[in-house]
Amino acid sequence: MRTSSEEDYLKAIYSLSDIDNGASTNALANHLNMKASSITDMLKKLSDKGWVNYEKYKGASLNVDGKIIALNIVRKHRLWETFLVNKLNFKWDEVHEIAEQLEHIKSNELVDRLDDFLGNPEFDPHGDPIPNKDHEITDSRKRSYLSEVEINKEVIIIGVKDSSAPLLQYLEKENMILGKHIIVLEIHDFDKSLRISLNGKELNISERVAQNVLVQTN
Amino acid sequence: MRTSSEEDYLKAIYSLSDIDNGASTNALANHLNMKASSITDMLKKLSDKGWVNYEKYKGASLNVDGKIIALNIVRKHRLWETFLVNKLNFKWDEVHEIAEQLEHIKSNELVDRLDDFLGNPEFDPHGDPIPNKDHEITDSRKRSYLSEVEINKEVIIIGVKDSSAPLLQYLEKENMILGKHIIVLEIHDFDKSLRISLNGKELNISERVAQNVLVQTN
DNA sequence: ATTAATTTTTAGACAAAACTAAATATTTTT
DNA sequence: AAAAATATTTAGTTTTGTCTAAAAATTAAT
Repeated sequence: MRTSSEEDYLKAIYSLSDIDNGASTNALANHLNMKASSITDMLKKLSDKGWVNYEKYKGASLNVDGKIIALNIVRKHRLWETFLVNKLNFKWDEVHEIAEQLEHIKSNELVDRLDDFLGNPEFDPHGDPIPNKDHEITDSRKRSYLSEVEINKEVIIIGVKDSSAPLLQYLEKENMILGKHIIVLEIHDFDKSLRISLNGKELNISERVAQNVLVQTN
Repeated sequence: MRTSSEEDYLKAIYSLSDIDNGASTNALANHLNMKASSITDMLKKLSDKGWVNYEKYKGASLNVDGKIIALNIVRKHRLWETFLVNKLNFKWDEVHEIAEQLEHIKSNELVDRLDDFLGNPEFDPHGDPIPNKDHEITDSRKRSYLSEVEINKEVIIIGVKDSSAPLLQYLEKENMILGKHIIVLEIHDFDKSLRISLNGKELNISERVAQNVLVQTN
């Protein structure tokens, strides 16, 4: 058996882990809004339970079992977000908190039926890929941040770096929603802000925003 | 703020309360599978929070605020059960446990949208009435247990006393499902078992089963 | 290569929600 | 109306998951 709290930690380690290295105690504390000492305690427990590789002063990484659990939580989170937006007509900036609760509901049958009910979606409302029943993410799209795209290349918005409501609301106001095509026309030297083309109109956005918008480049 | 545990207690008091009297400590302990001492502790807390009337050695009853919370949990439970059966094709004996979890998800917006999505159903898959947004149950059907119905009167199955899987599975096997019309033909003297007519066929059922089937008599 | 700054861990405390065992009330039976 | 049986409460313990403050280890800076 697993507690919701344990699941939160596993998910946090998953999302903070890079390709080769895990997550540090402080990074986790910051991400989960907890004190570092609490993190240390839990990492020991997760290590004892066989889900996490933990060595003192060296942070933590998921092992095979832990990664499966984390991907399962991510799968549930993204499926529920899709349900909330596609079926209950929530806006994309309103669903995160509710999905944070729903992701802890225990029932594999439920998740798989929900998946089918939604038509086995590949991506959630924020453009993030949804792991399948076998905990695999298959996303062959070449992705990069809008801030790093070359001039005059057409790209498509496929997601956001973080799904915080303020960013999502800003993007929606500017009509920078998933699926929109964008061309970066110019990057201004003094503040790295971008002039882009969207729907045939020109638009200025800050570097900060561009760093948070994911685009498909192929 | 409320914990899931507190909500479970409020719901238990609600379902154990009669028209005029509340629930006893032991009845609650039995219902919630806990020790009586745990119940006493929690009743004090719920009383402090202003949701429950509690007097030592006299059990507990819900006050106005507590009843609203309880009805809200019941509403969520029954709406989620309806979702699971009507949208995800679960069978009526498979949904209770999952709904026990889902009923604690916090978001009024979610509940009301779910209600609309389901078409504002009046009854859940077990025939229990679903409280509306204003925490009102409006069920004008005259109801009684099948064991108490007079001979030769046609009645309609509208629910079950408890939604345990074994009972539901038995009823399904005998095709005694919601909406079916029944006539009690005879009550056998020696064991109070019933001979009933269902779909033009005759069928024997035990007193125990009859005591658990709710029917509409008007 | 020390010193300073930062990160992480340890030790001990606390609240929530359960438990056991013993004490006290209440109810039922004789 | 006592005695017996049952129900309820009290007192003290446990587990989980968090915290603070202090100690120790690691990393960065001079």
